[in-house]
Amino acid sequence: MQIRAQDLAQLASPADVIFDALREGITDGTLAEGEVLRQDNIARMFNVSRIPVREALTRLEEQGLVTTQRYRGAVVASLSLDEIEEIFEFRSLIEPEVVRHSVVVASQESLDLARDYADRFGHEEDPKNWGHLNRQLHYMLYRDCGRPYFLQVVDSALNRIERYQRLQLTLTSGMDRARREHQAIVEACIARDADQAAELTRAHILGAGRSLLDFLERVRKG
Amino acid sequence: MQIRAQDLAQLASPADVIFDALREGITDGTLAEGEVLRQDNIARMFNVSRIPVREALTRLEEQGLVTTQRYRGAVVASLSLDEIEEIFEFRSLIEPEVVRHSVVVASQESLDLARDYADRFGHEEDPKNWGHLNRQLHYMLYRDCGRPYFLQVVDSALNRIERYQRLQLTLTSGMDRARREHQAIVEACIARDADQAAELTRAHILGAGRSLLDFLERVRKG
DNA sequence: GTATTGAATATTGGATCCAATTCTGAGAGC
DNA sequence: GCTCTCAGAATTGGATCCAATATTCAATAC
Repeated sequence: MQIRAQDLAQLASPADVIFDALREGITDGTLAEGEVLRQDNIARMFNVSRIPVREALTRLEEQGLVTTQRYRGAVVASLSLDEIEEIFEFRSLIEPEVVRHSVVVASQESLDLARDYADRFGHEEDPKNWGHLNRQLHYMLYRDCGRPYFLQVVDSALNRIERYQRLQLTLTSGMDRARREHQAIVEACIARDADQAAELTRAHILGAGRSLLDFLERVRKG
Repeated sequence: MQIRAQDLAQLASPADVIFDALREGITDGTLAEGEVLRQDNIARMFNVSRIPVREALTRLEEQGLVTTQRYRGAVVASLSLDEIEEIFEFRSLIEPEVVRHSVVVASQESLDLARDYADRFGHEEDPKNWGHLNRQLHYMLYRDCGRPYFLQVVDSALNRIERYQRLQLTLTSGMDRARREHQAIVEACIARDADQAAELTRAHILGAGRSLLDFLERVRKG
């Protein structure tokens, strides 16, 4: 029997590559909200026809990262303050439970990595990386929870607000606070204190959401 | 200015129609789990080319209702017992909060309709309709919560397990119990008792999940 | 000068064709 | 009889072409 590479690792299709690239651009803010995504432009950028581009856009729309109108194309989705608030409320319900379940069974490796990320947090130079670092840190605290569906749903929610959340991290106050809270959460996890870790996670999310919304209200209103 | 129909109601594309039809078939159990969905067959059924079919399948995969492998086609997704359990756990976190927020502001119309559905529940003839009735009832209790994202996420979760949940409703004990619990939830909502409604909803979901899993374990194991 | 029309252009969506991969089954080898 | 091989069939994925719709902008009407 012949060894087929795709049996070991599903080969990435052009549509996958394009999907990942666009998602990255949307979550890290490279693509501005409301920006129109022209199938032709994207296709040329990746040296493919529009077919895989369409597939990528379809998937992005299903994920809520772009909105499309028939015959009018896709634009990078933008969230109202209410929608952002709702997603933080959602996270504040789910992520504490994820942490609670993780803490009990978390591997030493996950905890070590979480501590590393928490230490590096705030000492990173490039603000471009803060969003990534934040995501990786949270992922380390979540990944052992044994609930793939929860992780997937949280991931999807994070994708929607990451572009906004990084705005808040840019504020030094937001960054300081996030670093302190991350440290505390990691401590609780290392101490295997599930209730404490869950409650700190809840407070962290609600606090970050509140401060982000305050900031956005100032920016958008006056 | 000319009146354009699509300004008033976004015209349904072939891909929308196919997506809805397949989703319906998957959630109501018409399409068996693991069944292969051939692009050509579906295209012929709807008298279109495979292009809109591909779009529908892409969206269904993003929703978790089908799984696809490159060059090997799409099959109706099937859930392990663990995955089903996880979705019930997820619902038990989200839906009580949705009800809690709805109860405070629910319109009289929503409450009346909820009561109607609860009364009809169990007196419907055709088991095919039970799933629909269940969904409609819950939707009436949820729709005024002012949280579109929550509703969307709950809807997605319900789509994944509806095909299994209807199995449980088929058991007379499951049906009786669901009817009683629905009545109680509706009563609490009409009384505007948010805490009570939320707690009853939580218990209802966990109970239904437990009884469904017991049933499935008996069926699947021995 | 401003609003309106309509033709030209641009863009998306669907059909068809072609390429890449998987599946199937008949036949060879043992 | 059983397994392996490989050629043909079936299927999916991508490219290209065409149709449907939206957008733009110059020309016209007022």
